[in-house]
Amino acid sequence: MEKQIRVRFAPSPTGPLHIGGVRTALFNYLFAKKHRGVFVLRIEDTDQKRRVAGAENYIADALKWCGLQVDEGPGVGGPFGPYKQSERQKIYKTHLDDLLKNGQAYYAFDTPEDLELERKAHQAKGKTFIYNWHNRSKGRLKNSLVFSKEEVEKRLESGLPYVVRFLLPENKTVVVEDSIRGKISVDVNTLDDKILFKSDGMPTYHLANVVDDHLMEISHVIRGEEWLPSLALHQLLYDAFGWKSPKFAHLPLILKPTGKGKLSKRDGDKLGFPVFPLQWEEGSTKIFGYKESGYFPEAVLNFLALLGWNPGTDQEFFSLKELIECFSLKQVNKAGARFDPEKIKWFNHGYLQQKQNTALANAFVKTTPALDGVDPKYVALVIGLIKERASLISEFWGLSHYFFVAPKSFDAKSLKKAWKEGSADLMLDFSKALIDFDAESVGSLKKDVKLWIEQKRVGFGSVMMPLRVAIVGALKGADLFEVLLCIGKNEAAARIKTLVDKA
RNA sequence: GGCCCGUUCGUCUAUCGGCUAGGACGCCAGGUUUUCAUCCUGGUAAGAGGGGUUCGAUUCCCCUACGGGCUACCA
Repeated sequence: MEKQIRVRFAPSPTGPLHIGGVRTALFNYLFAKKHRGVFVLRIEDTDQKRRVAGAENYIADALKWCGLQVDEGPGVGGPFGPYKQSERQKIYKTHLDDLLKNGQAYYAFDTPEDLELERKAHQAKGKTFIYNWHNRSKGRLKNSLVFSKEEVEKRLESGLPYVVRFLLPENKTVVVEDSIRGKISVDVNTLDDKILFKSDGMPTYHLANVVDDHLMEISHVIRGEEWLPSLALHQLLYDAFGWKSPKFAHLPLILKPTGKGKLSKRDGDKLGFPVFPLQWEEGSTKIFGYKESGYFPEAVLNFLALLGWNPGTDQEFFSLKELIECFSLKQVNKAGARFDPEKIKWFNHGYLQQKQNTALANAFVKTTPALDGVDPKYVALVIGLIKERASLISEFWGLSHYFFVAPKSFDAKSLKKAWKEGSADLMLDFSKALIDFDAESVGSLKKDVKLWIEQKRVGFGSVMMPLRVAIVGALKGADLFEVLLCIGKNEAAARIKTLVDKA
């Protein structure tokens, strides 16, 4: 029997999950579900200094909103827990001791200041300081390769802070297969003896990650491209433990819409689109997420899926189920992809059209205080009339306010174009005639209005345009007959009067 | 600086040596409409540069350029 596919999404709770993280989670999820495998959430909180309160819950909430159900993880449980690295300290220590015993790792007593000094000195000479084969036992550095056994023991017993470093093999080239990029080879001599265990008793990412992926029986590590440089190190660690490494796939990064570099958490408010799935509160400032900005999770996921992956066909709209069916790592791109806020909007427009008016009305009312007490059925009716022009729920009010309240002002440009000599009289006449029009349906109303205009012997536009300005406030909006029907004859007459008085 | 990865329309991408280089977003034009949108139709626009390999290279190899990532007792 084929071994079960198990993947993990392993974010660090240093802040809100951002949209790139969501995509990594999505690709992991799709791959797992495609192969009837397991999607694990693991919280990588080995850095206590950078830990941010609320971030862990945020991650869980965000995945939930997206509909990416976690099979194993904190709060969910599973046979390989705990799923928080801070709760697995003992496990790492045990494995670290194995490495130490085998001589594949060593103690180092250099202080951060020592190392900083080395780095500066090297830099001044135009060189880069690397803690590895060429200097690890030369005496300048303070570690168990340099000191005598007694000295090391004395230091350890006296409680002096120390770290444990990985002893890299020399003169070796590591070749690792990446499912997306093919073979990646690295000259180990250019790598450094990475710290595996920090002086605070916590493992670094590299150790924890390798130990956990092995123990949790992860079959495929699908993560961002930023991890590519440490791939060789990780492979070497698997080798050192005598473990078979999982398969690796490094996803291309998501880049800023314009300018240089990868999309970062700060780009959101700077460029005017959300970078977080959900709202995030930082002190007194609230940063809106996709949810609060009126996006649907389906649209976000659909857009994200097509950023760096393609189905090999022209299909653009995919349900999560369809994505699972079509997904393949082979169709993932190598190059970084720029984030396009316009396109995600376009996707949302598409999904918005599919939604039930009542459901949309519900969401609309919730976020719009002005709609308190308005009949939900009426709101749904209005939404049916305007939704095709909207991409986001947050645009609803701007597109529909005139269905609920009379215009407070009249757009000058529209007025200039629509309001001519005689418009006032025409509108007053129309207002009077309106009472007798058949307002049973749009069809009947339209018929009566047309007839009236013909009898008046004026152009259609000379009535409709000023009327629209009176009713809507500008030369835009939904079908006027629909609007008239919705607001009723009395309200229409009142609005006409307001404009005539003003103009 | 060093190491690793990448490079097709402005953007996301298709092409697994035969291309008149296809689709989508955006943009532009036309049509529909009482208006603004939506919608429909059409258009604009690309293989970084230079060497090879080959009958033939966007596709394979090398170099250069450019872009990205990493270079922490962060993940």
